[in-house]
Amino acid sequence: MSEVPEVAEVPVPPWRTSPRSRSPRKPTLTQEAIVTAALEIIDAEGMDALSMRRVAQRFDTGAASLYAYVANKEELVELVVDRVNGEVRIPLADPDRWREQLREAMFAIRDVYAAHRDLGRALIGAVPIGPNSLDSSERLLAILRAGGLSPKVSAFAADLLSMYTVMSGLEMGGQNTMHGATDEERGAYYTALHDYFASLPAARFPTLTSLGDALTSGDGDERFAFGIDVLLLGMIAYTDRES
Amino acid sequence: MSEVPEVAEVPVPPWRTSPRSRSPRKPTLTQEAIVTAALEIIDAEGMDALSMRRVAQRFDTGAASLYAYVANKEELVELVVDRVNGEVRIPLADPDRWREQLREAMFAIRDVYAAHRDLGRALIGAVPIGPNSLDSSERLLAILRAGGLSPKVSAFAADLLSMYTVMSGLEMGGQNTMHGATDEERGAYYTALHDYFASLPAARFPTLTSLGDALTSGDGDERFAFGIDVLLLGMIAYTDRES
DNA sequence: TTTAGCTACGAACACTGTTCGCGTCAAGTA
DNA sequence: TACTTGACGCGAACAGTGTTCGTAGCTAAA
Repeated sequence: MSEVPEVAEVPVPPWRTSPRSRSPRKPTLTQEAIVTAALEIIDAEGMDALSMRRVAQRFDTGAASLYAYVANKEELVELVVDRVNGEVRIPLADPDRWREQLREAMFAIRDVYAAHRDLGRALIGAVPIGPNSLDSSERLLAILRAGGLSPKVSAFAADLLSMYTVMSGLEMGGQNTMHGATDEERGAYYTALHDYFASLPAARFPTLTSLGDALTSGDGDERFAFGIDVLLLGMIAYTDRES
Repeated sequence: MSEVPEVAEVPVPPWRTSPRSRSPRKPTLTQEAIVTAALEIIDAEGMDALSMRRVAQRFDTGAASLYAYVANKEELVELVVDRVNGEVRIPLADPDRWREQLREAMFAIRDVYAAHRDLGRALIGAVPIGPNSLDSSERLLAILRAGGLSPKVSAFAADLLSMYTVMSGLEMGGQNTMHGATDEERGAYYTALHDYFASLPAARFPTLTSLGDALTSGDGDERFAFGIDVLLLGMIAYTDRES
């Protein structure tokens, strides 16, 4: 690991004001290492915990040191997003299996974002243009085109699909971060929410109360699968109607 | 407006250390007034400009004064969201016109959020439970039920629809706020984005480059109408398949 | 008249992203 | 070998954030 030549170490003279030990354990400051550290913080504590000082702390230095490798926090987050998009595995388009492939792709994206807490928040109003993000877009669009969708419909649908997918992943992963820090707090929030809906006056909210448990039923997978089905069926019906 | 009894005013003795003139022009501090002020700031400069100090400034006071009427910033934003949800006009369900009504409802929601910059960001991981928000949910669900959708499908679909709608509104309204402060900066961003996609190597990104202008084509309304069509057709196909 | 309680709010705390300018160190040049 | 140059590192500072605390002032009840 160490790039310092291995020499027999000499004790640092105690009268040296700053030993500046340049310990080989301390990871060298690079953009890659900074992105890794940032992602680790997000995975451990969520987006709100990410700060330049926190990242710098991992390298035993101050926040100012990071700005030599990263223009600002926004760029750092963009780099993290692209790193994570590199984890997404989308299959190469096969016209005979495009429906299954689309499902696979959407689950792949969702799972990756669900695994990184509320990182999905970072791509709310953003267009990811990193290399890994572009690779994913390319493959997703290829699957849609393989399914016989027109260029315009493919482009529109890709937007719609990735928006829904990322939001679903964010909803899953964000549950570990939002609405309280501990599991207990979060459980209390959700039961309180459930009780609140149950306590609504039926006279003013007839539909809402008649639905009852249907509103909160279904886990993340079931709801996500529903969304995929609706979108897929919708896209197919739309293209059928178009021609 | 003033709740102080109307008495003939006496000049304030100049030896009073603090005249504390209690000018009637200065709006009285109430929760409603605070929410209004917060919304005005969001409308004028976006969510990032909203801070407790900025709100307090409008009442010629410090941020600490607000905490008597609002628990914290999170609650203030929730109140703003519910205020804005009160602007949404969703028609009462009519089984014969449910498709048109659903379109109307979705456009109503989107338009309202498009009119309030990036306020939509506030309901990313949140479940709006204010009275106005509940009224909107009630009416939206009633339309879906009137369309013959099952309770579970209605509940799932309502989630899916409102998510898509709010995000679309956010995309429209957020364009006035994100990617630069001035129109010029934002225009530069979008042309740079367009040029970047045009400059991608066709060997690595065959689909992406072959789509060309289709990726960036269509204004907000066209893309939103596409999404509505896909979702509507999908929901209908899903229910048909179910039975 | 005194007390109690409520509203208001300046000051402070612990943070944030970012910039400035100084120090240190390694490589290149004379 | 001595000197210079330039890149990197980073402490300190700036202007901002949400929130809490203690205290002042005023009003209404005792």
